[in-house]
Amino acid sequence: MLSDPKAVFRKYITDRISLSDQEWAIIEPAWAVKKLRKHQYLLQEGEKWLHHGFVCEGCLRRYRLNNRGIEHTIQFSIENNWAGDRESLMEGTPTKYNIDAVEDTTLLLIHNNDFEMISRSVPAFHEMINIIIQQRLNLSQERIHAAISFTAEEKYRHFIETSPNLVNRVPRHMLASYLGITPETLSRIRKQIAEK
Amino acid sequence: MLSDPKAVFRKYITDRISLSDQEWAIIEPAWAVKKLRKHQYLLQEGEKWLHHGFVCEGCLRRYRLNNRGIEHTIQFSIENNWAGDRESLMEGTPTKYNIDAVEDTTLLLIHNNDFEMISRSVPAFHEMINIIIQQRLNLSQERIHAAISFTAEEKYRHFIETSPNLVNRVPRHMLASYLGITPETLSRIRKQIAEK
DNA sequence: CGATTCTTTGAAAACAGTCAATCTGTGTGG
DNA sequence: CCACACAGATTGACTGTTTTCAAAGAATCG
Repeated sequence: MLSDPKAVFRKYITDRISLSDQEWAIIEPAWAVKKLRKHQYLLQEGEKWLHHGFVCEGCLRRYRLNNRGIEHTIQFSIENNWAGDRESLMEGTPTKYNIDAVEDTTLLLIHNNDFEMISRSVPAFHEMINIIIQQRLNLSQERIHAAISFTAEEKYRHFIETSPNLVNRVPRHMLASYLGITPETLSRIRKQIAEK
Repeated sequence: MLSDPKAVFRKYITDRISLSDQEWAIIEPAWAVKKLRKHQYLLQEGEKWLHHGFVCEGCLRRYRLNNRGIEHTIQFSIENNWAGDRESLMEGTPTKYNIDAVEDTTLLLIHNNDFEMISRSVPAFHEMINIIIQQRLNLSQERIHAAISFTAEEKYRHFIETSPNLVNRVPRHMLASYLGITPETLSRIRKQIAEK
C-alpha cells in the first residue's frame, strides 16, 4: 500500500549504519516479501522457526498460552521492528510462541543461512544486529521491572508513556494480555482514569 | 578461597569456545580481581557503569527501587555469570540499578575499552558474548511470561524448577522481591506447599 | 442487517497486600 | 560463652485489589 517494503528496510538500516550500494546488493536479494492478512499466523506453537522477520507495515503479536489456556502477549511488532523467535532458531527447538497478524501486515523474511551469510559479509550489519539485541534485552528488563513492581493501573500508565503509538492500535484485550491483567480490569482502570 | 578466579573464567570460556594460549594471553591481563564483602555495593543508582563483571565465586544481586521505595530484584548473578549494567554502559546514562553482594564475592572486572579490544582481537570471544546476550534475552522473555501469567504460587514453583541452585542460597525476602510478591505471601505459599 | 467478537458493567469470590506482633536464627560485644 | 540486639521469617487479622462469572452493550465483518 505505502512504499516498497525493501525501501523501508533499507531506510531502517541506513538510519543505523552507513551502507554502500555494494553492501545493499548483498543484503537485498536474500529477503522475500510476505504479506499476512489480519488474524493470519506467521508461526504456531510447536513449529520450528528458521527465519528472521522484519515488519515493514502492519502489526504482529507474539503470544503464548499459559497452563490455563489463556493467551499472554509477549511482544507487539509494528513497522520497523523485528519478529520471529530467535530462541527456536538458536536452540533448534519447537517454538513456544504463536505469532499472528493484528493488522494486515507486510514483512520481509530471510532464511537464517542467508542471514548469517550477510552477517559475515557485512560486518556493520552484524554489529547493528548485536546492538538491537542488546537494546531489546534492556527493554525486557525494564518490562520485568514493571511486571513485578507495578499495580495494574501503573502498568497501564507506563504502557501509555512508553508505547503511545500502540495504545490505540491494538485491541484492548491484547493490551490487557500484554500487561498481565484481565480485560475487565483494564476496562475499569480506563474508566477510572477517564473520570479524573 | 577456592580456585584462582582467572582459572574459573578461563574454564568458562573454554567450555564455550576453543581458545589458544595466545588468545588467552590477550584476554587475561585486562581483567582485575575484585572482592566484595557481603552487603557491599558494586554499583549504586545514579552512577555510570563502564565495566563488565564476571562472578567467579559468590552471589550478586541487581535490584531497583519502585516509586514506593520498595526493592525489586532484577537479577541474581552467582559464579559463572555476568554482572553489571550494559544499559548504562551502552547509553552512557546513569544506572537505574543497584548491585550488591548477597555473599562474599570474588569477581573479575574489565573496563569496556579493554573489553572491546578483546572483542576485536578474539572474534570467537565476541561471538560467545553475542550468544550469551541472546540467551539472556530468551530467559528474560521466559521471565516476562512467568511474571504476567502465573499466580504467586506458580511463580515460586517455577523458580524452584528453573533455579534450584538459588532457592536456598538467597534470602527469602530477596527471592520474594525477584518474584514480585511480598515476603509474607512467599512465606504463606511455602507453608502451604509444605503441608501437602 | 445478522453473527461474531470485543468491551463494558455488576456482584461475588479469590487472591495478594498491609500492618502489627511474634518467633527464629545469627552475629557481636561484653 | 552467654546474652543481647538485630535482621529476617512467620503468623494472624484485616483491607484492598484483581479475578471470575454472567450478562448486557458496542463495534466489526461478512
